[in-house]
Amino acid sequence: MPFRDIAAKELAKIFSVLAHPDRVRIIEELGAGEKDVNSLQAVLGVSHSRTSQNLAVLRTNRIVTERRDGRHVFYRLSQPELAGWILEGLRFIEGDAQASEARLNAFEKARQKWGSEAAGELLFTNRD
Amino acid sequence: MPFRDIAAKELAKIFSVLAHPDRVRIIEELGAGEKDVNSLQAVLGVSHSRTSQNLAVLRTNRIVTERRDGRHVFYRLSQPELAGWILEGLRFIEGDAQASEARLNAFEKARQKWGSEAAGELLFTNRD
DNA sequence: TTCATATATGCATATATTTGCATCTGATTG
DNA sequence: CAATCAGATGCAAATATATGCATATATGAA
Repeated sequence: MPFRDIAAKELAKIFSVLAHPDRVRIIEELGAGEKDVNSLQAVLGVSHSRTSQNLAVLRTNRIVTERRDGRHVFYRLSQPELAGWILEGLRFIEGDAQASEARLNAFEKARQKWGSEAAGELLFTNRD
Repeated sequence: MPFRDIAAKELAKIFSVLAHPDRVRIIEELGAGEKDVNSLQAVLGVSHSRTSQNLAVLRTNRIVTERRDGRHVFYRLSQPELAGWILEGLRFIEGDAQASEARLNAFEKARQKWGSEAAGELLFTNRD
């Protein structure tokens, strides 16, 4: 298989791992620092099983790393810049001329809360 | 729906559009400039129907834009920086310590052919 | 009509979501 | 110090839904 196809396949694979709202949220949350499964579940507002299973997908693909402490398992991003990269992706949605006002508003807020507009700033900093 | 969820959902949507090897390849090809369907099909080495269907996905999600000229339809990236952003994503695969040697080789070559390692360089430049 | 491209249909495969159960760990009690 | 209990997490089976792909058919320009 030509190298281009290998690389394209791998990239597509990564994208498919990221192609789930829960997993995007998880990565964004972990961009602010490690969290245990329960906290993540609470923030996402979904079932613990769903949280756990999406974490498993991220874990299997080495997007996150786990650390056990007592009965809690803490997750963190294997590569913290990943969160920043994802955040940058927002601009490709915003660039869409037909993006609705509500959507644009959401992005604006998300950028403010999740991270910074500065290109060089790669980590999410604020909470709310 | 909280703004975070909206943004996460939209991001996940984009990722799912990108989560297909053919579509990644198409975006990479278009990163070098516009191309008509036939050329794309030839480069990808897949059926015309498959090419057309994947272009439809990209078109529907406004990743690409079409221009008709006679009986040929030329596609180009709506937002050329998208190709660069995708290329940047390669490093998250490479960061994976367990990436196989073959894979790493493919990425190395891909980077050389498709674009540059420099962070600021956002477009694919070379052909081969 | 022919060439270039798009779309529709149907089937196979993959992915997501829920429900229920298993396991591990730390705390409590007898 | 067991024996037991509850919390935290993972995993599996069942079902629903989505996606990919080939084949066939349609549009539209030359």
